[in-house]
Amino acid sequence: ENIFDRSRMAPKTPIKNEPIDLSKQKGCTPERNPITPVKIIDRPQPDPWTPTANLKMLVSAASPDMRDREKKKELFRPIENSEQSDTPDPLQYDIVDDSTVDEFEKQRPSRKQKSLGLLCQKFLARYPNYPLSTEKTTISLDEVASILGVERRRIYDIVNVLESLHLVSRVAKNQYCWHGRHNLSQTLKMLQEAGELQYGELMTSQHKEQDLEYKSGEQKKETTPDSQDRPLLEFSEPDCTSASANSRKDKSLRIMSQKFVMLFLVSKTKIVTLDIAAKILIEETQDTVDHSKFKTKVRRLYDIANVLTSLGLIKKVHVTEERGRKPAFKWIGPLEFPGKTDELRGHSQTSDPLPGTQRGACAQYQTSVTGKQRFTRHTSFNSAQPCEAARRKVSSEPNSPRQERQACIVNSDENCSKMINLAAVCRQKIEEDTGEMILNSAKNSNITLPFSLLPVPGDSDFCVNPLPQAVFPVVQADVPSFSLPISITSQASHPSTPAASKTENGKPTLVPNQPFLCFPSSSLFMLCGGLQENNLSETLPTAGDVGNRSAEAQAAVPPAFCQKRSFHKCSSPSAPVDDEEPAAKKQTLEQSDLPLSLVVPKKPSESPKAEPSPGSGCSSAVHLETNHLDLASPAAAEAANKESTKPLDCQEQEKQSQNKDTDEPPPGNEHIAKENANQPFQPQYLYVQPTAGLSSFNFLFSANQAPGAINLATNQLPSLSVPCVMVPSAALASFPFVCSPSFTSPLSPVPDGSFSAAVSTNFSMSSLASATPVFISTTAVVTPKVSPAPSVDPQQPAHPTLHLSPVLTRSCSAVKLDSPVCVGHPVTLLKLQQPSSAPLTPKSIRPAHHEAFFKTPGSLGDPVAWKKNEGNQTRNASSVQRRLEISSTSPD
DNA sequence: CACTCCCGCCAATTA
DNA sequence: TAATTGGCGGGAGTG
Repeated sequence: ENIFDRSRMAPKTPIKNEPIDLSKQKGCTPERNPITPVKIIDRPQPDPWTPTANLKMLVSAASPDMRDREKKKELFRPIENSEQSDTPDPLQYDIVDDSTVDEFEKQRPSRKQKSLGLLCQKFLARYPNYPLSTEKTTISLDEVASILGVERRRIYDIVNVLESLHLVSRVAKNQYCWHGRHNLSQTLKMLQEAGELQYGELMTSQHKEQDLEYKSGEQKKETTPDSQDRPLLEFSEPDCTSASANSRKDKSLRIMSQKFVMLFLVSKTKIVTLDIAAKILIEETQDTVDHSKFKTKVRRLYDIANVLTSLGLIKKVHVTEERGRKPAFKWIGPLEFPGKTDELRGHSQTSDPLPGTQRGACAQYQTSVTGKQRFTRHTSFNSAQPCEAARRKVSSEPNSPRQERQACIVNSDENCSKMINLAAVCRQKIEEDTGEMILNSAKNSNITLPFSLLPVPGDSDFCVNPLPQAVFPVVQADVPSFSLPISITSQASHPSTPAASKTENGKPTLVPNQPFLCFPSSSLFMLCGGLQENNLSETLPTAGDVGNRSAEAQAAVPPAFCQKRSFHKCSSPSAPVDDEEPAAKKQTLEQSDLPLSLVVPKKPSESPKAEPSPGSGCSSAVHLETNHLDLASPAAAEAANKESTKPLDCQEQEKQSQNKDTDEPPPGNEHIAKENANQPFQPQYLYVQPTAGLSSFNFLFSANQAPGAINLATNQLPSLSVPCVMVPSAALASFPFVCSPSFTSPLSPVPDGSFSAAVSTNFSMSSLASATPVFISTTAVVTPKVSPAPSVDPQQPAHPTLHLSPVLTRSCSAVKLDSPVCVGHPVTLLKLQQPSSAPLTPKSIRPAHHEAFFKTPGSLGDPVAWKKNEGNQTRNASSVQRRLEISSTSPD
């Protein structure tokens, strides 16, 4: 009866009692104790207006059982009606109205009407998105359940998800506190950071796994740590406060929800398919992905997705993959978050202290970057989680098996499993379509993802997060074998002592600054300390000695790889460069906003640092690191593709140099390389976002430019001295670029300052054809190989540069540029799948796909090849060389 | 038939 | 011990 009333509901029943109503009403019952309110208690009080009150009252009055019964009876959706009547919220109504229309229907509510998503909307409608801080809204589960006419179980589903996002917190039994969205951005930010770490790592690990089984052991180690990190997710809770709530263990639903959200935040595409998410989320690692388990996971994900959808954070979409269409969800919530994480950071600062096996890894990565800040943040999370865990345990007293279990699982196991899954996924994805699956991209290019995410903010914060993740993964990704070592090295190195890590290879010169930054395509750029490449080469040798370890890895590792390496490289031999690198990075960052000119100038100067625009130094550094990572990862992915890169670099460089002159004009023809797979490893380039002013072109400047190259540039354009690569923005978009800040000696001829100006000038993009990417290398410009010159490096003369590595020749057809200076980093332009530039057929090449996913230029080349190349090239690089290759035709 | 995901049993945890 | 939470998966509704 009540139910029916609802529609009519007149305001009449003032009596209604129910606290529920009150609570529901926006107001909340501030006063209520955290203590679990008694459901029953409330009844007596009537609510004036809520028509539903009657219902509520009834419900409340009734014992739980009664409630249930009533609910059932009510089924008919009285709830909705009632609520509607009660609250002004429109959302709910729709259905209601309809239902009203047909009573029958009401009675027999369709499944949709009962959906969790709808229920969640109703639930949310009850509370203000941004409640006044002063007033605390408490939510009584019983009330809500009765009001909404659903079982309490369903409310748990909603509340758990909301709790994971900190929209609510558990205050006491049966009682939750409504926080609204005030902290949502912060929470998301945290999740993003955590996600980057976790998944980035995962990605890495995955790659490793994929790549090398043998490495697995190492990987696992890494992963493990990662996994531990995972707890991070939980971390937020502590912040949240409602400590009491914390006591509860982490429930899978909560954790799953956070992880799920993290996936979105980490993914470039912002789209996550359910199956991928399920795989990733399957706890505990294991490969044993029972089918049933998978199914269950998917069910849960639907539950979560429904709630998130109601929150307006995601929306359902379908991803069409090779196999067919898959259900997926797209993140439509905020992507950037104001940096509030500071708080967290503060907590986290302890990071160093944290032992972290897991963290350690992260930290190391981070540290390498310098991103203490970043690090800290991460750490904070980590630390926080542990704390929570501790708390929980404590609170629980004896212990809660579950808690432990969950915690453990979540943390480590899951991570591992996730990683595994991710790896699998990545593979699949790669195989499949690059574009579609975000996850894939994410997974595959874990690194990338983070970057992508990162780009936006540009804040230091932003930097921090991405870097670590990116870095690691990259390494691994790049070369499996290498990666391992790399990773290891990275880990080994202290986070705190980023430099150290670098040093490993070479000298620690720049410790703090990292050579490379990865930027998401959108934003931009990258940098690297390319010059150092030389160093790299040097390092390589060392590596050779060691052979095995990280050193080797580093050496082997393509530029992309190693940020660290780069650093090392830089530090070691040519150390000077290192400093530059950071600057470059910074520049790049800045550049993103700014037009190319900025970047260029700086580079030329060699001391990028100087350039640096104010500000972002730190962040830039971080980014750099990330970039490296990205690169690496992609590389790894490409590993399959492998090869391609090395030679290219040289060529590219040469081309670039050549092109430079032409660049300005629509370079396109000349240099256009459709595929741009750039893998600028060692050679470093600064990438300027197209947006900046360049119409659609992206510029890559090589940090490394060989002096000679510079000179070349000078020919026509003094400013140009800096080698650059221009790529169509579109192409780049997806790819991360790495730039090396430092140019070593490049430009003697031109004063630093001058360069900048000049450079900018040179580049005037006016002429540049939008479509075609142009590469300009100081040394040489690479011309697009539109024409098929597949395997060859035709262009290049014989510079030793080629030496190298067979770089991309492979199918990919990516064009590679070698910067002379570079240590041999070949830069591979990832294939741009852009249609326009066609010559290259990225498509043809599978690897290409991978590349695409990763988008990281670096990714393309095989690590090994790169390594080889690097070594060779670097030296060669000194001489100007350029190379373009169209991989598509002939792989090696 | 596949996708969704509601429903509610029942175990774990808490009070 | 009773109540609260929440994992889990059967199986129904939808398209």
